[in-house]
This record gives sequence, C-alpha cells and structure tokens, in this order.
Amino acid sequence: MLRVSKLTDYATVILTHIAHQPDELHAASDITQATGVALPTVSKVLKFLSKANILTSHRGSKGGYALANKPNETNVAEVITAIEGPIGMTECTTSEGTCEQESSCEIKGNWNLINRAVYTALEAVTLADMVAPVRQQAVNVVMPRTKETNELKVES
Amino acid sequence: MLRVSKLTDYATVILTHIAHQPDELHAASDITQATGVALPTVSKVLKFLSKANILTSHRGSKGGYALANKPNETNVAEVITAIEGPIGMTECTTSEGTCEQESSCEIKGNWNLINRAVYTALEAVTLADMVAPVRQQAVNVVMPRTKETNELKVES
DNA sequence: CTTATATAGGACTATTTTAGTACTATATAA
DNA sequence: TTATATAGTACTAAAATAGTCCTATATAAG
Ligand code: FES
Ligand code: FES
Repeated sequence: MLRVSKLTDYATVILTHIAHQPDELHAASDITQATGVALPTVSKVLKFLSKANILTSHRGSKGGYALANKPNETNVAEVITAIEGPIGMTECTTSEGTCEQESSCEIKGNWNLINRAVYTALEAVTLADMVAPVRQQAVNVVMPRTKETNELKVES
Repeated sequence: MLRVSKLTDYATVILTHIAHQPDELHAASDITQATGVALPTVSKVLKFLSKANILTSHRGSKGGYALANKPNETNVAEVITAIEGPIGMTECTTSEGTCEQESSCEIKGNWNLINRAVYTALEAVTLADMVAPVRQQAVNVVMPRTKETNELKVES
C-alpha cells in the first residue's frame, strides 16, 4: 500500500511532541507518558533519530533528547530515512546490481524520476508544519511537461 | 524504505511491455518470455490489473490481455492501487478507527496532506511516460506556501 | 567515590506482510 | 468436443517489521 512503517509513524508523533518544547530535554519515559507508545519502542525510535542527528542526546541523570535543529529545519523525508533507510520506490533503485534485467531495463530511469518526485514532496514538509494545526486543505504538486511533446519536462 | 512491492514493480514492467503494442492481445505465456518473470507471478499480476480495469481480458484460445485505455490514460498511482490497495502512508489514514490516539491526534491531518502530495506526484506519471526513453533529467515538485506565514498553502 | 538515572548498542523473538505456487472453474475459438 | 487461456481462491514459504530485553557507558547529585 505504499506506506511508512509504524516506527516511522511513531517517530513523527514523538518528534511533534518534542517540537512543542524544542529547547527542553525529554527523557524516553516522559515521552512514553505523553504519547502512549510503549517505552521500549519509544526508546528504539529515539535511538534511530539520535543516530541520524535529528535529535541530540544527553546521558545520565536529568538527561534526555532534544531537537538538533529548529523545527522548520527537519523534514519528513529525513525522518523516514532515519528510521527506514534510503527512500527508493523499487529494489532496483536502492541496491544496484540486484536485478537480473537491469542492463536491458527500460523503466529504471522512470522509477528514478518518480522517486525524486516523491522525495521532493516529502522534503517539503517540515516538523514545523506538523506542529501547526491543519488549516491546510490541499497541496499542489506540479510535474511540468514540455508543451510540444507533453513529456515530463527536462530541468536543464 | 518506502517502497512499492515487487509485484507492483513487475506490474510496471509488464504494462510497459504491453504498451508497446497496445492493440494486440498478449497471453500470460508470451509476457513471461518477454519479461523473464515467472509465469505464475505474471499470471497473478495480470489478474490484479484486469480486476482493476487497467487491462481487458479475453478468455479461450487466442485470448490474452490488452490495455483498457490509451497509455497516457493510465497512471502509476492507479497501478500501485491495483496491486497494493489504496495508497495511504500510515495505517491511520487508510483504516479509520484503528488507532488508539486517533481522537487526540495532532498529526493525522498532516499525514493526509502528505499523502495527497505523494499521490499527486504518482498520478502525474503515465504509462506513456514509462514507455518513452528517459530524456528527462529532473522533475519539479512544488508545494506552495503562503507568503505571510510560510505555512503550506490552502487551496481554496 | 558511590549511586541512581538515562542513553548506546546490539541481539533476539514474535508477528505480520509479501511472494510465490497450485488447483479448480469458466469461457472461447477451432 | 477439445485445446487453450483467463478467473478465482486457497495455501505455503520467505522476508520484513515490530517489539522486547540485556549489557555497557556516560553523567549528575549526594
Ligand atoms: S532494474 Fe530491475 S526491473 Fe528494471
Ligand atoms: S491517528 Fe494514529 S497516530 Fe494519529
């Protein structure tokens, strides 16, 4: 169904929570209480996010996690990548040389194109957007085409 | 990793093959030969595509499958939906009432927003694009924001 | 210096999803 | 009537994901 994993979903919930007080330290146990997600799971997610430098961590008593950057400087594409690894819609595009028909494949280039479009859409949404209430009703996504051939447009 | 299933990947390969001769009937066995994908798998994919009215089918001797519409009238979003079901990035957005914290969830609306952006990007790529060689180098995806608040832009 | 607290890292198990196969029924052309 | 090809469904195997747990390390406070 083209979905993100549950862990990624948790990650956005957790990050949204933290983004409300971006400057304070949040311990895993606090986040469990606030979000209702089980502690071991919260802990796992926080480790991923910390490793990807989306969060900073402080060990020891009174330690915890905080945002590494401002809310509008972290986007959804980064969060997905932190939890699930590089975004690529097909096996062929993430791991080169895996596919048998790679040499004669017509469509690989087109999947790369689609990947980029999806990635750009995800990149455009930041934590700051997630924190804001949903006033938005729709988003325009434009894939420009050349007038003459109606093919997907070349960007110089 | 936010990827489509292998079956969906096969589906694009198969459809791309069929789209080269959109008016002829293609039997599953022919497609196996042309694409190198195992017959039972090809068969499974073709059934999904036929059920979703992306392909028309003809039983019996000299039967087979053909495109139900012109190549530029079938897009990638439809293909993904045919194989994997409705596109929705989180469980919460595809199946209502599953999530415990649904009532108090801040971010559900934002995921819906992201879903729509991704869907629109996928919708913009058709079979005709897949058949064409990759001259394209990049695709612009624009998520407009209001000038004043820099929030994702409302579309009337 | 010791203790309580909190993250780091990795290993492991259970669950769920996906992929792949097989079999029976039905339609159609020759 | 027969050969051929799809329709539908059920089943098995494999892979990915989710969730848990344990040990090590860092830090603040007494
Ligand atoms: S490279 Fe794998 S199907 Fe194209
Ligand atoms: S509705 Fe499930 S996390 Fe928001």
